[in-house]
Amino acid sequence: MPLPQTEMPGRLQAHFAERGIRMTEQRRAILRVMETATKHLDAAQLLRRAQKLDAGVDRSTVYRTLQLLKRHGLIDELDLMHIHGEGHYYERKLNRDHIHMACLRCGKIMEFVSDIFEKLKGQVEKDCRFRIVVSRLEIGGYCAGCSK
Amino acid sequence: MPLPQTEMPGRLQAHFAERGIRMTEQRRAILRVMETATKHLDAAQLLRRAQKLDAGVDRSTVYRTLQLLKRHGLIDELDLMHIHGEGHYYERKLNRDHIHMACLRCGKIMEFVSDIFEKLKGQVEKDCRFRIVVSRLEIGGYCAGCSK
DNA sequence: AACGCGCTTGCGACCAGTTGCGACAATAGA
DNA sequence: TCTATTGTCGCAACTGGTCGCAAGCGCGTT
Repeated sequence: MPLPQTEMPGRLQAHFAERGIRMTEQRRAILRVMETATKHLDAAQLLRRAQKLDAGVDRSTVYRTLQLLKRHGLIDELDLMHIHGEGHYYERKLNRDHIHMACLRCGKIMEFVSDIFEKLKGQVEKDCRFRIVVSRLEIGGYCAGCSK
Repeated sequence: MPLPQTEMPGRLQAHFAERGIRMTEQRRAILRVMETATKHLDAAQLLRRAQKLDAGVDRSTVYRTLQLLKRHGLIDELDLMHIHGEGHYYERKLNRDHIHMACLRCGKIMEFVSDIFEKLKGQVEKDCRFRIVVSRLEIGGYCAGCSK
C-alpha cells in the first residue's frame, strides 16, 4: 500500500538533492527520523533518535538542520502554547496548513483543517498586500472532555 | 482626552486588586511598564525599564509576573516568527484578538483585525467542541514594499 | 583516483527562560 | 499595633537554543 505522496520516505532527502544542498551522514540521520516520525517531536527526542542512527550527531547540528528545514518550508515549528515547558515541536509540512489546539488541562493536542483558515489567509494577502510564506495558528483552551 | 477603556493606566493593577492578587513594589513597577508601553517589549527590555522604577527587580520576578499575566489572560505572548532570534515579546491584550504579520526581509511587524478570524474561532469552538481561552495567529512573509 | 575549495560539524561559551529554596514582606485577624 | 500565615522575592543552578571558531568532510574538477 503506497503512502500518500507527501509522506513518501525519502522525500526530504530528494528535496535536498534537487536544490543542491549538501548531504551528510548527520543530515541523513536527522532527515530519516523526521520522515518516519508519526507525532510531534521536540529537539531532544530528535537528537536521541538521530544518535541511534549516527552516534556522533551533536545537539547544535540538530538545531542547524531544523533551521535549514524551516527556511526551505519543509517543516513547521510549534510551541503548542508552551503547555509542556518552553520547548518547541517540529512536524513535516503537509499540503494543507492546519490549526493546532492544545488543551490546557489534559495536555491533548488536536489538529483541525478549515476552509475558513484558507479564506482568512487569502484576505490577509489581498487586504494587506502581504505575500505569505509561513503561518501558524495555535489555540489554547479546554477540550470537550475537560470543559465540563 | 481620555484613553480608550482598555488602555487606561492602572487597569492591570485594578485587575489584580479585583482578583485578590497580592500587590508588591516589584509587580507595581512591572505592571506600570506594561501599561505605558507603546510597542512589543521583550523580557530584557521589560526588566531594564522596571529596574528604573524599582532597582531591585530580578529577572526571575519579571518572568514569573509575565506568567501570572498570561494565566489571567491580561497579556499576549508572541514570538513574531523568531525574526529577531529566539526570544518572546509581550503586549497588553486588548478587546479584539489581532493577527501579527512579520516581514521576513525588513523585519517590520504589522497587525490586522479580521472578522473572518473571529468566524474561524467560532467554527473551532463549535465543530471541535473546544472552549478557546487564548489564540495566536502569526504569519511570516513579505510586506508590500519587500515583495517587489 | 586524488585534489582542493568551501560548506558543515563539534565544541565550548554564551543568551533566554525556569525552578527549588531559604529569607522576607503583604495582608488578615487579634 | 503586633503577630501569624502564606505568597513572593532573590539567588544560584539548570535546561533549551544559538554562535564563533578551528578541524573535517562532501563533492565537482581534473
